[in-house]
Amino acid sequence: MVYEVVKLIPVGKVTSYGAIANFLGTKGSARMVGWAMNAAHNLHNVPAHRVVNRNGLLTGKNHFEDPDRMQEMLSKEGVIVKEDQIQDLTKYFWDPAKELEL
DNA sequence: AGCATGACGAACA
DNA sequence: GTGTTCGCCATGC
Repeated sequence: MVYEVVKLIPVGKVTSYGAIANFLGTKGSARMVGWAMNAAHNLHNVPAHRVVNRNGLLTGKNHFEDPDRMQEMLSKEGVIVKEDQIQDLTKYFWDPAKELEL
């Protein structure tokens, strides 16, 4: 489920573990989403770099093969990242439970 | 079964 | 805005 949602994240946007958890119904269990991502990040079809924590911090960059690439990819997709932190997070934030409900 | 840990989040001081 | 604590629940020892 997690993978499916993450794959739906539009380019240039990001979401949070909590948002995904909420969308999946496992709200409150954001850690489970992160845990799922840990197993998913290896799958090339899952843009885990677009998933950050609530603070817009690239907490999971450390788990990528190349941490620096996460920020690079985001920047390349139009998301401004500074010091491992997304700038104007609210502007790039994409909540599946909200966007997909439309 | 119990204890510690983790890509998190929210509440509280 | 920052630091701490608790809840969450799957995993590993």
